[in-house]
Amino acid sequence: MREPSSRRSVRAEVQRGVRREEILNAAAALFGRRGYHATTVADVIDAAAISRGTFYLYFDNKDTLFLELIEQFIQRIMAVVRVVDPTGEDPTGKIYDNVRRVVDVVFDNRDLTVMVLREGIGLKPDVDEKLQRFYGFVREMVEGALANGARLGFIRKVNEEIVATALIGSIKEVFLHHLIGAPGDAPLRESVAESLLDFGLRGLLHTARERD
Amino acid sequence: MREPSSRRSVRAEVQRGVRREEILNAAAALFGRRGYHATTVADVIDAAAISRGTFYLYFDNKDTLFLELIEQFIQRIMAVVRVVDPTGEDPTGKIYDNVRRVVDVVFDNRDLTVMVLREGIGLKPDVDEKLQRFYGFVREMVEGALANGARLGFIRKVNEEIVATALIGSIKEVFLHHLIGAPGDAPLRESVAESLLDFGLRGLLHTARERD
Amino acid sequence: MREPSSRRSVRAEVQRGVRREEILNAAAALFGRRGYHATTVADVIDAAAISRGTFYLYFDNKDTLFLELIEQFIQRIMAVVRVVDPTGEDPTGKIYDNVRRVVDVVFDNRDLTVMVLREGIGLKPDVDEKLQRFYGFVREMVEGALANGARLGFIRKVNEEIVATALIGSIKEVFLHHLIGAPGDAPLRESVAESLLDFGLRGLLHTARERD
Amino acid sequence: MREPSSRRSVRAEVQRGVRREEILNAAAALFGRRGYHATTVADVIDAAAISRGTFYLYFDNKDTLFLELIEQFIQRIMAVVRVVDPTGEDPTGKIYDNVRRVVDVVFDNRDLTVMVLREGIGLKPDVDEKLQRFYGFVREMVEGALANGARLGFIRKVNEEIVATALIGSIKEVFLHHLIGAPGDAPLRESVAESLLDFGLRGLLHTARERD
DNA sequence: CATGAATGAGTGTTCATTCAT
DNA sequence: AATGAATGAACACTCATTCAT
Repeated sequence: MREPSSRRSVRAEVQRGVRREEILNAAAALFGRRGYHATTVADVIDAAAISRGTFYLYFDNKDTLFLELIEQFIQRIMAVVRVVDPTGEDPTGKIYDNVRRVVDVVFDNRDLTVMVLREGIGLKPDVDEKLQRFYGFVREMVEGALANGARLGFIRKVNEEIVATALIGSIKEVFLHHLIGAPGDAPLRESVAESLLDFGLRGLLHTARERD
Repeated sequence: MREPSSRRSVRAEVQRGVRREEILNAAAALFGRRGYHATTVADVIDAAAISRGTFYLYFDNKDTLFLELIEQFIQRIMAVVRVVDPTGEDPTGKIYDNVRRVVDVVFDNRDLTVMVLREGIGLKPDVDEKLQRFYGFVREMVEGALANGARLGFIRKVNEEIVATALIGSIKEVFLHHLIGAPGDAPLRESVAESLLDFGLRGLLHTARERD
Repeated sequence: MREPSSRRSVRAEVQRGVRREEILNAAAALFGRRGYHATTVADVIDAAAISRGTFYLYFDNKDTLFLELIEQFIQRIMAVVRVVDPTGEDPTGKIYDNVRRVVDVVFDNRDLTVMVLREGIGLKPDVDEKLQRFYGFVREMVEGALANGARLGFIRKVNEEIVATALIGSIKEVFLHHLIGAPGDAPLRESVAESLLDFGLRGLLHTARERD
Repeated sequence: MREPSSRRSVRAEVQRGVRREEILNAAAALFGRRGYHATTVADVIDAAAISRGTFYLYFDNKDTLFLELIEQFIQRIMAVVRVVDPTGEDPTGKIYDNVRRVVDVVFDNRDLTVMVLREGIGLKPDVDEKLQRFYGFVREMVEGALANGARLGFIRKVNEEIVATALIGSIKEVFLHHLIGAPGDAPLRESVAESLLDFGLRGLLHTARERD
């Protein structure tokens, strides 16, 4: 009559995971659209069609839920970024591939991305710290790449801190801008990736190649 | 009922203005550091060393105060930006002057700038709309400049919407990054202005001029 | 998500109704004794022995609660008043029955009645309007009855507007006066009903019948 | 050069009285229209065109001001009511004269009357007590008159407490009703006085005289 | 005397979190 | 495991009263 306990727990475990994911998705959409503070726990449980009590069965509190979403985003981005060896074959192409994959993650996780990009501060220290670490890591990677590239003669000598920050900022703003508008008239992922890279690498002025 | 001499009312008026400014400054610092939601009216009155009642003597409510700070920032920025005629004399220099003046406003109004740059969403509709209009205006200006520059041959043909967004994003991020750290080790204003402009105009790769 | 058996939800629903009624009763007593303004939400939750949050679980806000009490009173009165056909059988007896039933409702809902009779103005527009409409309706009914009675020869020709107002005022004052004192020494309901009707119909002077 | 101090203080005293009266009038209008609670000290000083400080120079506090207005009303009413000797000449006429004078006071002090009639409870104990005493006094007078009248055969035997209350209530309601509407279409003072008296004395039914 | 800026106790309301069922 | 009624700390805002000028 009773099914083996292990089977049951497996099914329960799966069920539990599914429900968690549903809550996370519902929350991401709300956090992205309205922001952390304007989104209440009541909103989340309504959107996820669960009860108040159930929410706290899956998450310790509102902050924990938010933090987990942030981590989810960071992991998905980190999973597709590969370190590029500037002395290797076609480094520019490899950088483009990176950008392209990040663009895909971003466009495949619109709510999550918007949520992360919009929320700036005023949240709990945990969250602040997590985001700081992520951006710090990204910045260091970019700064390192700039230094490397300069040393190897691929890249002009620039103020690495400032330019790395500028690069990051341009990427964030473009993502945010093209994720918020109606999905229909947004430019293709490729054109976003290309324009971003092109702008970052060549700037606005005419280059020698074009003049030729 | 009417004050006997205008001297007294003048002094009172001045006093009132001073108080208002003190509250605005205290609030800007708090809003910048902690964000709108994490800053309570209690925080503001503590920081400004006034009583609860006095706060509402100077501002209708928390939202109004915040909105006024946003407006203050927008006005100060708008006051120093001049339209550049690309066919006039030394347009690049004039653009640099603009950037330099904006950098000055930003560094002279650290709290205010941080506050505006950090706050993203979830505020009252009034505020959202005001910021939307400001950024919309800025974007249009930048897009127009790009189109103009391209037509006149100064600037490469680029996806104007994306690149304008990228430019704005790079500026915002650099400002934010260099305003938050300790004031001491921040790079000089000039180096911020130069690096930003240089990055935006010439990108990261070597240009023809340098190769020459 | 859905409750397994309806038994539980039925019990919960009943419980909820009981709680609501408790709050309403506690509030009516306070509003009646101290008036709307002098009664704080804190008073109500103390009297009902609930927490602040619970109060707002049952009522949108203080105004809504008050309005609901007013409506409750109006409905209970309206439920026992029957239109009297002056050409029917024993119209005076039917009027007396009406008065008697109203007296019962009033004495069975002391707090509620006192609350309604005392509150005059300075409340929210919703409440003002609701009361205006009720008294307007009552006045029209009374004026109509006077006009009818006069046309059919049962009643003297009087200034209908003034006399209808006087009638309503006498009823209100008598109710209020006899509801506020200690319940013990209050006159019997019947004597209130009889005296009111007798005064209204025959006035203070000796009538022909008595002289006969 | 200096005028005699007594002269000065006399003028000052008069000035002071005038100002007090202005404040009282302004306050009566506001209290009557909006009620005690909805009328703020700010409203009063605006209407009286004085400063906040000045208000507290003339009155201890808001309650005191209100209490004084109540007293003013009571005094003006008491000043015109004469005790009627039922064994004297034309007692009914004398009663009518009383009613007529009270009607005059009421219509000459609309704001004040409305204020007193509307405010029921929820004010400070001082005020409650003052009004209780006034109405208690009026009720006793009326009850005494009824008892007297009954003893002397002018008036039917009625439940004196109830009927006295009914009489008072009818008078209050008629005054209130005819003071609030537009002053233009209000019935003449005389018709109010006559209708009230007629209703109180003879009720609604036909009397012997009319049948004759 | 007159002023009005300053005060702070008090009020209604929200919302993340808990817990008995 | 699931529920949702209950909780209370926290918040924005009001307004009668005071007091330095």
